[in-house]
Amino acid sequence: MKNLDAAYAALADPTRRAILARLALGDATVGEIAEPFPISGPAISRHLKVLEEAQLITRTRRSQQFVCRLNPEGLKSAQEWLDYYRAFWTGAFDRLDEHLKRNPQLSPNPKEKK
Amino acid sequence: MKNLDAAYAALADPTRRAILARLALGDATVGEIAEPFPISGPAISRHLKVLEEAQLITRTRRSQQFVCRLNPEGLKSAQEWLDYYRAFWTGAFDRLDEHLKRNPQLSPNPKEKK
DNA sequence: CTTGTATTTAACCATATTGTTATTTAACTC
DNA sequence: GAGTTAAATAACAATATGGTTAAATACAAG
Repeated sequence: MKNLDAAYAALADPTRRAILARLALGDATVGEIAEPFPISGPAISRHLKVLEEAQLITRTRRSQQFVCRLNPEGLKSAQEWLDYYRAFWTGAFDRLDEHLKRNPQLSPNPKEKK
Repeated sequence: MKNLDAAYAALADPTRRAILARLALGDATVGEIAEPFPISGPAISRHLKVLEEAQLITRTRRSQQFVCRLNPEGLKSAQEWLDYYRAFWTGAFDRLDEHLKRNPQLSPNPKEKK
């Protein structure tokens, strides 16, 4: 697990998620990516830079254009953190839920007091 | 899918991920959560507020203390976006990789030109 | 009703983020 | 070389974020 800060920060912006969704359909040039968005080119360029630095995409020059491509490796890292804790979460939730059903007083805490 | 901005923004901070990891082991009071961190109480309190607003945790008062608990629903939302695109990403990657192997020129673009 | 404890809220500061417009860079075309 | 196109970078402003310390709130215990 690495680079999670940058990856999740990158995913926090709806424009960037839309760009990733777009790239999921296939590589695209910067111009093609920018086209549907109401913001300036430089703004798109910086979103792409953020995505690149988070290792969620790669950019490679092809003559005058830059082609952007998803980087599944980077996306996997972001997923792994959530995946790792998913079992814990549901597990903890179920355990607590169960416990609550048996002890209807508020907020039982499974940790023992020191 | 909803609230993804707030959820991913919340996940982008390592302190907040550590708090979630801690809560995966069971509910905890604010004091218990704060204990291992070298930052001030108010800083923790605000991290908790961010997590709560992102619907990743809930806070409920129990006498003087506040007990924090994971909210698996919120976490699921964050995961679903990534899950939804996982197939696309790996699929697109494989397709492109395949394509590149057959056409060794750089960066083929599967979209047709308008 | 005063004191102590747990936590939040307020006020403030430094830095980061996201947008803008203007300028620069790189490559292709004549 | 001059112009055009695609995109990046620079410089700037507004807002958001994450930390601090000091003050406020809420409850519990004398």
